This record gives sequence, structure tokens and C-alpha cells, in this order.
Amino acid sequence: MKTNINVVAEKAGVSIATVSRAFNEKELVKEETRSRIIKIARDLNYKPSPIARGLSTQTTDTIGVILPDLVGEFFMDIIHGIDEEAYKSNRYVMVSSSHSQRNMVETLIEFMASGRVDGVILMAPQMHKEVDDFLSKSKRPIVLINSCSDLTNVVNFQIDNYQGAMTCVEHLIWHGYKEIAIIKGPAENCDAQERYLGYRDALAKNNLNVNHLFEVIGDFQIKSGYYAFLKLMNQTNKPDAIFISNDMMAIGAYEAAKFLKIKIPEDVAVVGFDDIYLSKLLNPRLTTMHVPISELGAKALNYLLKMISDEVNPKQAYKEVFPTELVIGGSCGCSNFYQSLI
Amino acid sequence: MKTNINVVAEKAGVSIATVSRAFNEKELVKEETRSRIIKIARDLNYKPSPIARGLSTQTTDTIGVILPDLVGEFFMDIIHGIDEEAYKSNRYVMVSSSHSQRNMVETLIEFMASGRVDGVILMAPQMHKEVDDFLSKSKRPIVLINSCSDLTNVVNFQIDNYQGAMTCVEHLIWHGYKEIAIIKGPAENCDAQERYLGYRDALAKNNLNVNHLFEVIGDFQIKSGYYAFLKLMNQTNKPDAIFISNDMMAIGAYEAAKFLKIKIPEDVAVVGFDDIYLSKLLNPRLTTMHVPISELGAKALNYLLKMISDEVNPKQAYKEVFPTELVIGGSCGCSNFYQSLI
DNA sequence: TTGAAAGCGCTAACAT
DNA sequence: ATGTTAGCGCTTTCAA
Repeated sequence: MKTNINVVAEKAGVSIATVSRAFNEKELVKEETRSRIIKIARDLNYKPSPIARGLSTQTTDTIGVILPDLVGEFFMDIIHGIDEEAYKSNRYVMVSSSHSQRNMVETLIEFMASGRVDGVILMAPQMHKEVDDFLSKSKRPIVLINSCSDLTNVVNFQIDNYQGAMTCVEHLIWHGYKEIAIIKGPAENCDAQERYLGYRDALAKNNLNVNHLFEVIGDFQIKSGYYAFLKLMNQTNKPDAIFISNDMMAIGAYEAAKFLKIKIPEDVAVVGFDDIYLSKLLNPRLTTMHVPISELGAKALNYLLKMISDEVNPKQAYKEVFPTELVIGGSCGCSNFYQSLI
Repeated sequence: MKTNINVVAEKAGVSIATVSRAFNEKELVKEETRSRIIKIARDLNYKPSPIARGLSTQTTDTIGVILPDLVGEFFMDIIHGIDEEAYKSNRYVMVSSSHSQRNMVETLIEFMASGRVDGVILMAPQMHKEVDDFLSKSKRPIVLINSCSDLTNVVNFQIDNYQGAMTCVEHLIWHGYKEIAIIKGPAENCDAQERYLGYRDALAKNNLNVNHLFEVIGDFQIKSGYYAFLKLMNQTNKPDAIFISNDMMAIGAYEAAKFLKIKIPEDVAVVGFDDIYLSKLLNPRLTTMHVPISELGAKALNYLLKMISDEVNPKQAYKEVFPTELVIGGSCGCSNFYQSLI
């Protein structure tokens, strides 16, 4: 026979209500009975069924994580941050990629409506309007991470792309570069947009002109960084520095530089963004912006748990912006940077 | 009022059993009634509760994935492969790291016993005996991936470490190297053990002596590759080639080579194992063994689903070994390899 | 401090 | 083809 709450109750000579209380509301049951019940439960190897409890309480102790993709260390870091905190709080983590933008909303709705999860952490770098609509309707709490910052009435944990980009560009300006180009990310991507604004404002703040020939668009992938670099450096007016909106494209740029026999940083300085592991391995080490991505996942989870437990008002919009940190490599013209992996 | 199966049944003027059938055993209900029910359900935005269904059927349509760690692209690839297939089959994926070996068994037991998942994909590169014991007792099916191959009576999807290592080493031998060293992985790690055996047997097969001074142990991390390389190349008798048991350590070796002003492959040839993304970026591109890790995750999931549905006998031991593929870079002495990232 | 009993929302065996 | 009903294993209100 399966050992459920009934057999424990019977063995212990109490009602199932008492067994339930012994496990949940410990203070409501006499210590002596409780310890007896617990001991019997252990002997029988009894564990309350989370499914049954879930049906009764409408909670599952699991949270959903929906990411645009499940590729590369970046997303792994997010999951890692979430997993660590979830483990501490005895929660389970269900992951899913968006499986194309089209399906993301469906996935989300299924997650929520189904009651499989108590809440969701969602990363949607290019937020569709439908998602925005849905967020406000959702019964279960949702925390956005790394998503567009122009959303109203949502809980959003983000990287400070704007300030980060500005710092990157100002670092180049500090080096004395005046012809600073940018390789942008995809137009519809919010990170890309914010980083672009940081770039623009850094130039403006320092009285440098904006040159449209110095703005090339990429897609955050290596290849586009390669071609963008070629395009920039094959012009008559060449930049003396390039702010590359993410490290992946910077890798492509390094390749292109090798191809063109252009030296970084002697012929053109570059800085990236994201501080992915790979950037340590470039030669010279890429100067880039570190983003605390794992920490962001961890913090998002903890906030979500508070929303679930009503420790914070789940209906209340909330925003947390995580500062980034410049990591000096040799690509910007700095010397004496820390290159070693060891 | 919450819209559950009762309100749908009432609106449709049928019993809840019919509603249930309309959703599950479509053939048992008249097409006309069915479509009416489905329409009403849609209007009411009704979705059957998976929790309630789970309580009744003892299934959750979710599978658990337990990995030693949630860091780096390698583990992300596994999850990715699993996620893609799970999505196709309408299954959900719960991930967890082992949170230290000690807790792995607990996590596993909780996963299984609790009924949160219908089955588990487990990666345990250094299998403790307790886990082995547990596996045979488990009520729910478990598929091991990338785990020790000496386990009996389990379902195990693995990389062909032995053959892969042998191929690596024979490639070096083919180049004419005779003093071939190895940087090993952790002694208790099964991948490491199997790769070591491949190395040994490749030497034996080709009548090369084994030299204990040419065997250095590492821990699969960059740093240990660095020091291992230093140790090997600071000996009086230096190897002319090194089989490095994984790419991470190869990265360390490249660093060490740079430090010692030793040229790869002119002064010493190296090959790695895993074909991680990083290895493409090394200069010269690392010759290494590609392992179909994402595919392994996908195949493991599909087999697990078959076990769950009893399409295959879940009690039947089963083993699938995935062949690896040599990726030629410049580190082994080959020329005309494909280096470009673009 | 404990028990009885009514759900939670669904499935499936049995009945019609 | 459809309905009735007894679970699935737990929580929680109400009563004692």
C-alpha cells in the first residue's frame, strides 16, 4: 500500500488533520504528538505529496523561468543565479526558452494559467505589446529581467545599459579618441537601444559630433561584428575608436581586424559590453563592461518570492537597475591591464 | 467564480466526465458535443488544471534534469537539447544543479518521491555508490547522461570518450610524434578515466612506450592546464605532443606556452577534447574532439519519454554511445585547417 | 489540542 | 456516447 497521510495518521493514532498540522503548522500541535508523528513518518518514508498539497493550496513551490534562448554562458549564468537562490528557499525551477517570439506569450500563459508555477521570471529583450498587455492581467506575479525599461506598471530588474555605454564611451574619450564609432545591436532590442543612447549622450556631453557614417548596425552575433568592422574601417574617414555594443560582435571585429591587418588598439581602439568569458581570451584582452547577470537572476528570484508571499505588493510596479563595471583590457589603449587567466 | 471543469460541464449541459473526455480521449465523445465543449471552454478561457490531473493520474508532464553544475556553455547545451525536444512533446523541464555531491542524492530522491516529475535525466560524472543503489530502487525512470559506463542495469547515454581519446592520440601519432604526454582530468571523474584509457591504448597499439613523467593530472579547469603544461615542458625530457583531456585545460596550456615562449604546434603539438566554443578562438585554433552534447540531451529526453510511456521497458538496461568527431585546428600540426569564425 | 468533513479539479471504472 | 461516482492526497474551516 502506498504510504500517504492516512496510513501515517492511522499508525500514529491521530487524524489526518493532525498529521497535516504536524508538517505545516507545527505550533498548533502538541510537541509530543508532533515528534511521534514525524518519527512514524520517517519510519514509513512518508513525504507529503506536493501535488496534492498544490491542488489544495494552489501553490507549487516552483517558479518558471522563460528566456529568449537557451544558448551560451550568458543565459546559463542567469539560470545559475536563480537556481542557487531557489535551492536556498526550497523552490524548484522550471525553465523554458521562448521558442520563437510568437510562442512566448502562449508559453507564458500556459505557465501561469495552468498553475504549474507560483510565479515567473521572464526575459524579453524585445517586448511585444501583447506581452505587456498580458503582464497586467496576470494573476501570478511576474518579474522581468533584462527587458525594456519603458514598460509601465511592471516589476523589472535590469542592467544599467545606458550608464554602462556612457562609461565605455567616456573611457574612450578620456583616452583622447575623438572619432568614435558604434556597432549597434538590433534596432528592436532594448539593450541595444539603451546602449546606443548612452553612446549618443556621451558624445554630446563631451562636445563630439555625431557622424552617421560611424553608426553601423549589427545583430549581436559574431558575424555581424565582423562585417560592421570591415565597413567602418574601409571608409575614407575611419574612426579612431569603436564602441561595440556587445562582446560577441567584438570577437567578430577582432577577426576582421586580423584580416585587414589593423592593430587593436594602435590603429583603432575598441571596447565591448557584457564581459563574457571569451573576452578574457582575446588578444589584447577586450576592454568591456561587466554585467552582474547571475546576481540579477538571484535578486529577481528573491523579489519574486516576496511577491508570492505578499511580503511586497505584487501589484506595485518596481524597478531595480544594476550598475555595470568597466573591465579594463588592452583594447582601449590602456596598458598594465590584467590579462592573465591564471 | 473560478472556471473549472464543473462550470464548463454545466454551460455545455453535459457531465464533467464528458468534458474530461473531450479534452483527453477525443474519440470517445461525439464530435458535435466535443466541439461544443471545446468552444465553450475557449469562451470561458478554461484550461484543465495540470495539478488536479496530476493528482489523479500521478503524472505531471514534467521531467527533471539534474546536472553537476549550471555554469558554462556545456551544460547549457544539454539543457538546450532537452528543452527543444520537451517543447515538441509538450513537456516541461525542471532543472537543478546537484548543489554539491552530498545533496545530489537528496535532490534526486525529492524529485522522484515527490511526484513532481515523471522521470529524470541525471548527469553524474563521478557516481557515488549511493546513487547507484538508489537508481535501481527508483519507481520513476531515470536516464543517465555522460556518466560512468561501468554502472550495471541503468540507462546510460554517453559520449565515446575512449574512442575519442584514442582517435586524438592516433592523430598525433599519425603526425609522427612519438613522445606524447597527457594532461589527465580528475581521478574520480569517469570521462577523465575513459579518456586516459584511450590514450594508453593508443600508445600501446602503436608500440609507443608509456612514460610516467608524461602523465600529469589536472582538474578540468584552466588553471590546472596551465600548471600541468609548465610541469611537462620544464622537464629535461620534453614531450613533442600533448593530449589534453579537455579544452578548458588546453586554454591554460596555451597561456603557459605563451609564458614559456613555446610555440604550438612547432615546439609541441596539442589536442584537446570537447570542442567548446572557446577553442575556435585560440590561436592556432585548437584541434579537438567534438562531442554532440546537445544531441545527447535531446536523445536522452526522447528515450526517457518512451520509458515513461512504457514504449520501452523502463526496467531494461540500455546504453547508447555517441561517437565524437575530430575537429582539425592548427594545434596538432595540420595546416589548411578551417579557422575562420565568419 | 485534536477531529470530522468539505473541498481542491480532475480521471477512470462502472453503469446506462 | 454519456453520466455517476469514487478516488487522487492533502489543507482548512468548523466543532468539540
